[in-house]
Amino acid sequence: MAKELEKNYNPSDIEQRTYEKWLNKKYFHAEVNKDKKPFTIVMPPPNITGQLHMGHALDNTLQDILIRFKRMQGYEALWLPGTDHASIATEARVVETLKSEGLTKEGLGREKFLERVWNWKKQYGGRIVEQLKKIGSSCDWDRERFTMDEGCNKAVKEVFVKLYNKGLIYRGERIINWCPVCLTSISDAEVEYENQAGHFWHLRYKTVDGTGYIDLATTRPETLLGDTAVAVNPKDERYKDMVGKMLDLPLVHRQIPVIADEFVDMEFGTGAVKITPAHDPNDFEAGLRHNLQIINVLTDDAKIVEDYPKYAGMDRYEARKAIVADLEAEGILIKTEEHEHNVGTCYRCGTTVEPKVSKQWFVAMQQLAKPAIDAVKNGDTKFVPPHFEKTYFHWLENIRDWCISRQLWWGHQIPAFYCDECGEMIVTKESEAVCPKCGKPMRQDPDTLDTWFSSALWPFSTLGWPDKTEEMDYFYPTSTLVTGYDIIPFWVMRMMFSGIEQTGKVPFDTVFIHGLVRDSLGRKMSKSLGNGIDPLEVIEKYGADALRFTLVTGNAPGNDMRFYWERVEASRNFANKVWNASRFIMMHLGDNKITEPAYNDLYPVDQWILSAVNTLVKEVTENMEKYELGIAVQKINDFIWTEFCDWYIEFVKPRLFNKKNNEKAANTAFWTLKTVLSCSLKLLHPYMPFITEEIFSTIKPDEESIMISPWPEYKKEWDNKEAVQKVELMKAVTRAVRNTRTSMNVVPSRKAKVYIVADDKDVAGTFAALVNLFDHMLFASEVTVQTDKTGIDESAISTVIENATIYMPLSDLVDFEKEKERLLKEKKRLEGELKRVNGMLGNEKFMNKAPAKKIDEEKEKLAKYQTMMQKVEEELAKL
RNA sequence: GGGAUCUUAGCUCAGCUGGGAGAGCAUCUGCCUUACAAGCAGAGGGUCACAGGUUCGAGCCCUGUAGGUCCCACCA
Repeated sequence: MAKELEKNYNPSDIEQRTYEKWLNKKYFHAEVNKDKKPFTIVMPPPNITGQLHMGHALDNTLQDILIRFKRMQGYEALWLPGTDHASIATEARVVETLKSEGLTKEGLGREKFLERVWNWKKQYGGRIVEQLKKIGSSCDWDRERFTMDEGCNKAVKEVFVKLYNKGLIYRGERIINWCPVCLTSISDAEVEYENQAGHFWHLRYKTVDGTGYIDLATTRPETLLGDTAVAVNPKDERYKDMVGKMLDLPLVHRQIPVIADEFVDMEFGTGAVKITPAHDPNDFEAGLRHNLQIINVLTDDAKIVEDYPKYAGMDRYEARKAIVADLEAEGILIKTEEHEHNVGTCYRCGTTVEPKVSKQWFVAMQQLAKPAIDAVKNGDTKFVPPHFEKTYFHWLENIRDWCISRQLWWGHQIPAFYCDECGEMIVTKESEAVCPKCGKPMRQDPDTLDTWFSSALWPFSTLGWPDKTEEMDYFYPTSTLVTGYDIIPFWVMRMMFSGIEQTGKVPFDTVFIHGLVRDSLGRKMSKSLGNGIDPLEVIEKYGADALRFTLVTGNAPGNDMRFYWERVEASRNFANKVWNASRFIMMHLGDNKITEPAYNDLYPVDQWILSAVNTLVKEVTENMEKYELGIAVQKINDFIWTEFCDWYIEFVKPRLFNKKNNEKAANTAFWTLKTVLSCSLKLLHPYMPFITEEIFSTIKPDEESIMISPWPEYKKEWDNKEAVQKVELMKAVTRAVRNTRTSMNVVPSRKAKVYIVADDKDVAGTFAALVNLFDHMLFASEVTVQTDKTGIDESAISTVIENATIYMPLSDLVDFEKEKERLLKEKKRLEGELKRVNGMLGNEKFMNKAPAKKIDEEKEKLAKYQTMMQKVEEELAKL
């Protein structure tokens, strides 16, 4: 007895055991295999601190779809997973834990602290990985990597040393973004700007000689303590005489010069600006140009330094208040305005970042950016959709040097060593160093690298680089990178220039960009809004397949989407439809042995559905190769639901019900059902892996698994236009009958005679040959095909279709008004069509310029519509 | 200020190289028809933001306008 399927699809029962089966069978594992072409995806490593959210679910669903597709197509498909150490986030998490125990990282010391972090990683770092498995991700877990594992560490050191030796990594005193809460520098890309309401304080700085003054405005009065000049535009007539004079810095009473610099906007404010090189990037640059002193007035946690006893220890906002009060008291403050301005905040903790001058490590970007731009310009790497190339170019073309050092302990420690004795510095891959000059042991730079520094190497560090490995040779460059548009500047860009610089090759062939999953109101899902939807909850309620299906349906690459539970329901309904169709087939199949019939023994409906599924295979494959996953899955859905379930299964039901009387007819039907179903399941598998595997294992118990079965191939010999046309006729008649009955309110239980009248003998013959294939769908007591109206009651209700007129004698139900209405509606439609076609064919220019094929098409339509119009008019005349 | 993108049915969105406007949900009507009521059969609903242009032909290409979203830069 064949295995029976439950009445409703029950995802939770099936998903776990199916995933385990796949794992046990090692289907996800990829090996270097010279007989196959490789297809490689490296997973964007989620943070170990992370919890699976919709973004991950989307990103990983897309990757899994591609990898399953390629695997079935016969590629050696490697999807390499891993996690990211997420320096700031993880360190912050552990520091928090320590705090609750009354400990600090400094108190613990570096070594002990790192031990704690590794323990934390061991305990929680695998959580996200387990969650990824729940959505069906078919990654090669045997190759799972971590951005701080030994291999990655080796790659990081290698790259650092190489870039340093080439002069592309340098250490310098620069103004960088400082987070006073995370207590580390962050890169430009990690600063998020937001509009904040603030004030504009107008101040008056008097000249030292007491003869004049300059008014200026500031949003940050507390930085006044560090002012070392006031700048005006050299072209500004108003201040011509002031340039070069010395001003008395209020409160501090330091003497500072008035300088002239082009960067000052004459139109803005008073046209004069105070210069605080230590606390503003523009001022810092100006300071360099004019050799100004850099006076730092803030501590690392943004409190006023001890040099200013009155304010020392106040945080920047307290100090602001105190200083404004003092300025007011001294008559320096002229006026206060409301002012909205953009403030940079830390992408991690949201604290307002503080520009700060400090010694940091940088990657010089100019030289690295160029080849990364060229690689996309000349098509070595392509973006899908292509317009994101512009975002990419924009970033690389305007890039500034990348600050890579972080004042954190969790991460790759910078491989630079200092000699406290003689001040020598060296950069080396070794973990210890002795001073080459004085022979004293050296001290390693305490800072660590930006997390993205190691992520940038991910496509090749995970394949064994810098060692020469078989994997590197075979799987690199990788095929497709799947990621959201929001991390192009963080990651895509950096992988590009790193890959090109280190391996001489682009890291991937295609960058497939997706959008964000938003809530139903179009808002970003966020913790603070509490509007996030947990993918695991969706999986629990509706199944992973439904979630995956929802995430790819009706969405074009790169576009954001809104999440609706209704859409998940629709997806679940589709899964259930597939389930029930399969269940139906299995139920009737029972233990019957199916043999493959000769093609010519197939019924026209069988040939039609084979032809249709064949077209589907071709189109879906093409769409998927072009990354048009939304289109592909829509076509699969339409085919299965409409063509296969609503039409084909309905057509063949009598053959199944009467299998005892006609085994041959049943056999061809079963064979076709099974063939088309299994083909559709394969096409659907990348999108809905679990349900397709479950059904496949039932209908094809001899095959090991759908996920390693070959992708369906287009078969020319299955194309059958004639069969398609025949079924179109059958559908047209069926629709006509159903339509008429519905509009006449005929109850299903009432049967009626149906006459199909076709003037053309050949057409009539076709109908006659087909009629017993679908007469069961016509609620008919009898179906007759003839070439004229002989014997048909004058009052029979008529419906004109393309090749025939359908008559149904329902004399007691005749409602002439309704009948007329129906026919007039049809007439109106035909009139519209005729007008359009005649307009085209009557247009000389169209006839001259349009392609011949198009003209022929239109001519055919014209003939068709004319015939139908004639029939409709005849019927109308009768009324 | 620069750039990207969007504007299509009541809602959310598809619409591939230009050639008769689609889906899901929602609405209305009728059905428990022996796979599925998470279903079946029907129906209604759109000057494809607006204005020009190119073309035999524009939802699609070009220009402009309006509105929305996002990114970057930033005036202290």
